[in-house]
Amino acid sequence: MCAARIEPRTLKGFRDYLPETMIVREQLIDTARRVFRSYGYAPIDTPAMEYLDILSGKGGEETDKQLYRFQDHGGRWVGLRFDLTVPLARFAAQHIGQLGTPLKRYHIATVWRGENTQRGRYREFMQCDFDIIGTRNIAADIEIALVIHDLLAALGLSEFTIRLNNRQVLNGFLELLGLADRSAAVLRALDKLAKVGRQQVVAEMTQTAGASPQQAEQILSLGEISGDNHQVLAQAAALLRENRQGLAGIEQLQQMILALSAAGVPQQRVRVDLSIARGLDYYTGTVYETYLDELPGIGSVCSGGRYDNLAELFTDLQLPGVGASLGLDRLLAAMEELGKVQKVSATAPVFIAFFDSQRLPDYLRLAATLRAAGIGAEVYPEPKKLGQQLKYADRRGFRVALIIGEDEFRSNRCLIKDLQQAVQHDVSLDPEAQQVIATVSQILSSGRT
RNA sequence: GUGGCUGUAGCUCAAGUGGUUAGAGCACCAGACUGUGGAUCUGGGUGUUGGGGGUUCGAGUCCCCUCAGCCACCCCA
Repeated sequence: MCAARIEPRTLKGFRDYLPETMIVREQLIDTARRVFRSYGYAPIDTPAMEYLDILSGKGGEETDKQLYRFQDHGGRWVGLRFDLTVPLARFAAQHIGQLGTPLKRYHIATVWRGENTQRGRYREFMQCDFDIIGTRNIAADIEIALVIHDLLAALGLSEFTIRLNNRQVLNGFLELLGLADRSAAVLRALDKLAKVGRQQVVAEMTQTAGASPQQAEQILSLGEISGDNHQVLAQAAALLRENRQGLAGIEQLQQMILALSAAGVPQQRVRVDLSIARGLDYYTGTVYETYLDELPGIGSVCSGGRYDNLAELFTDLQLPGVGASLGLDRLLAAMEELGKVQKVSATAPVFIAFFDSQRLPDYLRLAATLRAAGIGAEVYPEPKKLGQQLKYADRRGFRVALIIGEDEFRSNRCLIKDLQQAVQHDVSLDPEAQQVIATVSQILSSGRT
């Protein structure tokens, strides 16, 4: 009587998250939230699915290809959100009157992209976006960089580099070269400089982007400028001659560099890189990319930029903005590879053995008392042998185990076992469990892992 | 989306040119141990060899399709 089984499986690029992974993920999310809120950002959420015309045509041709699209049951063309920025544009156009500007929001949610998978590249993944809407002031651009910095630092990463550029520098230079109309293709080629080298960039610029060999060389002479940040900017300024747009971009980068350093961001973590452009079409000013120094191959873990007219397709209101997006799943993959995630599968620190089968109510009451005192506690769900229960507690990474059997109940005592130090305390057990709470708290605060 | 590599137990890997009943370590489960975890000992294989089809007397092994993972391109978090 064996019915045909359906093979359990998941779609390409879509994954299950086991507790071990999920605990770490939630920790990352908690940390991100804390940093966002510390700068005054407020959370929002938007639907996973939107009308297709809201989503399509906003990020360029390639993003349209990767957009999940289909007809819903009512025959409407809809799509799953590709990022959180386009939904933000729609959101802002719709609600900015109510919310007022500047609007500082964060948005932690899943997005979907139908592209080929690879390590750190999934079809369903989570982004943590933070943006400031409603101001053109460079202070906002600076703050975004500060948030990126604090975010990664708070996640325990110290070896990273925030790479900065400004689309105005690039656009100004292309204007100077008479290539303004081909900027998208040219910049896409330039963006690959670090990865494929100058020869291939020149090839792509001349063959597919429509630039002359001389123009390609000139663009590279800008993108290849090296040295410390101030030297890079000075040389770029020279190349830009009198171009107003380009010089405005340089000026903005200059201000950012100075402000970031004044705000305490270590010099080596910020690098002006005039070759980064970013593929998304909607950027107009500052662009950010953040690489882990130990794992550059995994790509940028936090990127973004300024977009001064993103909402123009939805409203006549001028809604300039700047923001960035932390790729939570990519970062997690990277941290795993770097061995920076500690594996824990217990979420509560205290384990209460279900020892005396007649005393379940007492165990439950003790657990409730501990929780009321802010200490997470788990009662084992069956009165198994003590050795097995302790083995479970040990494997799951509990910090302390409480053992109370018949003898202890009779004498109102409780054995508190420190599972890491392998020491056992014998304390009195009163209805408020004061001794127990005190001892457990002491153990918990002593040996933070 | 294009091209390539890979796919055996929860994990890491075995199984000469196709040949009986697919093995090992670790992990896991049970017991030794109805009151004390990491140790030891004993017992247990937990698998439709990713899935489907084909060739063959016989397929983990060869062929085709498919699914998934990885790598490069593309793009990007």
